[in-house]
Amino acid sequence: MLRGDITVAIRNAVMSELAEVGYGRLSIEAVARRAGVGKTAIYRRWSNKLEMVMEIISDVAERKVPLPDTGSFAGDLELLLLIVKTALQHRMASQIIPDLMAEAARNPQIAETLQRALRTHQQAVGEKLIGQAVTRGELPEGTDPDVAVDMILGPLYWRLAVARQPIEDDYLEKFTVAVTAALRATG
Amino acid sequence: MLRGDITVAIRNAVMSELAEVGYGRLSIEAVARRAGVGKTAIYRRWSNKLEMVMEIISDVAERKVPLPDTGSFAGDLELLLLIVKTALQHRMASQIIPDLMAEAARNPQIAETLQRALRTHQQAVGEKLIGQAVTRGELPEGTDPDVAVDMILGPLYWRLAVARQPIEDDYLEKFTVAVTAALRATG
DNA sequence: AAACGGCGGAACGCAACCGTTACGTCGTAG
DNA sequence: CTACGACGTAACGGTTGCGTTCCGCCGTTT
Repeated sequence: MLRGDITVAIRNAVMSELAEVGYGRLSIEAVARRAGVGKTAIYRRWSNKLEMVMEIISDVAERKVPLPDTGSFAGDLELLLLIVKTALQHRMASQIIPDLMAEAARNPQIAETLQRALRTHQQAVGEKLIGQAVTRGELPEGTDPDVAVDMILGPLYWRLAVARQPIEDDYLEKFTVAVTAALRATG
Repeated sequence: MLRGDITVAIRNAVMSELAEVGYGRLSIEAVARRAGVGKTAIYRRWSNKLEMVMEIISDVAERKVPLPDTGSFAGDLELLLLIVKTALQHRMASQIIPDLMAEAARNPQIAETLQRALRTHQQAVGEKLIGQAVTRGELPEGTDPDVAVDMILGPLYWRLAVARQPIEDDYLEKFTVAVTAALRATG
């Protein structure tokens, strides 16, 4: 019964508002204004701000990222880094993700939603990437995917989302070499 | 003329409010309530919320962290990781820092203040740590302090402030080994 | 042709907060 | 002892947002 195009407009408006003012200052009225719909259309779909944002975010967060097998660990790693780099450089992601992360520190429901999405991705990516490399003999047997993910995503997230410094052309390349060495050492 | 004890009460209240509700939802009235002072006492000191928070945050952020020379890169690194770990596990830091980082993505003035504090620390720590190690011959000549800082702080920040997973006993130790290997490889 | 239901718009009462002002208290400096 | 000034309290008018309700419009279903 609910009109689909209206729902889409609201979802887009929520994402934009999240990016612009953050969860803390996001208001239903502003979302309605931006989406060009009445408040009633929103309250017909969700009962409050938290529920609305959670439903929309979960939906976006659960889209799977396919990680193809390039045939070598260095190739896989560089591809992964490139994907993450591109994602983190999108305005939406670079504003919304840190904002929700911060909000998660005080709202358990947000925390749980994000953790689930994050951990699912981490595990999937980590286990596939490391598993493939171990199978190929490029990494030692006991390599911990958990630690590996920290070593891979941490620096990139730090640089792009925290320090907000640009990434030069050869950075990913050097970084790939460094991470490979690091993981070989921990095995 | 302004009473010092009142100023201190306000500063503490601001930090607590920042941790609890974040910058976006921080209100002058709530700060006054929490500090047990009148709004007038606040407006007598700062002219608005941004100015107040910036002044207080800058003050906290600029406290230097002394990094002693333990004699070896492994020792220096493990000590640094321990300091950062402890800092990031404090409730105040783990809530306020990500929150302000997120806010920085939309407020240039906050961004500038944080970047200055962050970059100053990064440079100081990075250059000292890496410089010492290079001098001792533990790291190759051309090691980039900038990249090194990413490799060191990134994973820790990721794990503690983003993924919010616990750090086990031997994590820092394994991590030290991994980072050392990584930095030797990039030289 | 009629009934249904989602739609936008407008307004509701309520609450919070803004930044400012007026007032009376109290400690201190002169 | 007096004057000053920082203090808390209280109130101001104005803004914003909440969640709800009622209205009239209009496309779809029957």
